[in-house]
Amino acid sequence: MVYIVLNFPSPLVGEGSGEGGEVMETISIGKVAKKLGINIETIRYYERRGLIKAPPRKESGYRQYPAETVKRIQFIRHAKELGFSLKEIAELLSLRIEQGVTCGDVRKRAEAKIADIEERILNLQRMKNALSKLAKECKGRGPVSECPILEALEK
Amino acid sequence: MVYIVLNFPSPLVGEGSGEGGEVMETISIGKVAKKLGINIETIRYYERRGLIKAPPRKESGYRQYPAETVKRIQFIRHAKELGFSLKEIAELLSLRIEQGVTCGDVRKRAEAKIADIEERILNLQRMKNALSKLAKECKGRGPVSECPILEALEK
DNA sequence: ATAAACCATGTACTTAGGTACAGAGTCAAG
DNA sequence: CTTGACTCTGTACCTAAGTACATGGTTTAT
Repeated sequence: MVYIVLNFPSPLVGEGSGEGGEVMETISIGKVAKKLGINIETIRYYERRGLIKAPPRKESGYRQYPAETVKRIQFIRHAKELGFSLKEIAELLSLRIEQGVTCGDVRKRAEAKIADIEERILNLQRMKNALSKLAKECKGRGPVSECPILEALEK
Repeated sequence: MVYIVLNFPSPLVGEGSGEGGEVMETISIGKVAKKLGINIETIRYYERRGLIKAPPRKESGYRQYPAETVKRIQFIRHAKELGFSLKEIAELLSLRIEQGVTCGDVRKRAEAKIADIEERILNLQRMKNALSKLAKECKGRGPVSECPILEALEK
């Protein structure tokens, strides 16, 4: 396959070795993957899903990621670990002023997310307390025969 | 199909209308599902996965759930909402003294879970702070053009 | 200049966590 | 005593979130 060849000097740097005259520091998809400990395919998947915008390419067609996008991918991963779905993460990432989005709307959505997160924190704290109690009881030799965390999240 | 018929009076009550002489209050799978707002199939799925033990049956083969199991299912659902996987939830539910499990082991596992949860709480708090800041900036009319939550979870 | 290592696209496969029937037996209300 | 609502087992299907090739161009280190 032949890739479209840009007929003007690319503003990308790439190659890591930071010589002078750079416009934007970028790294290859493989480097991003290694740096974040994820698969190359996952990064391309996020692009397909629209979670990150398509990065600029080299003349060869190779993706070259600017630092901003790398940070964005890292955010996605961390949020994922926290239990957010990709859909929720997309919502979080869209919380900013853009064309056709009012400030009030952003604030409203942010506040809804905050309430949601507070709820989760509360429940995690309940879970933590239940586990602490369990660990303590266990130290005290009491017979912990029932399932003691069941009460943790009762609302 | 013919189900195994128990040839002794069942100790179950069922049917909801609490007459005297009950040994264990139990409810049908449909009632459990409605009560918890989940599908019947999900409950059976949890049974197949070993997250809940197979409940006693009526002579007809119908499952009859004791309150304890209902609580357990509810716990699973809440923990799921918090972002725990079914595997993690199984681990949480197994945190108790049983045959062949030492108290020290349970304590160790509980403490590991606690550390894990604390980490999550911290990250959620970071996310919340970032969102609060975003909402505040938005109130103040500042141009929130960049993506301001990216910094939220940087470690 | 050539092999080893990368990367591109496209398509298929996987795993987790359910959901949705089909076909058949059971229960409860009129 | 029948009809509609439940439940059973088993199997197939579904969505989310990746993962794994196959095939073919690109880069780089020797």
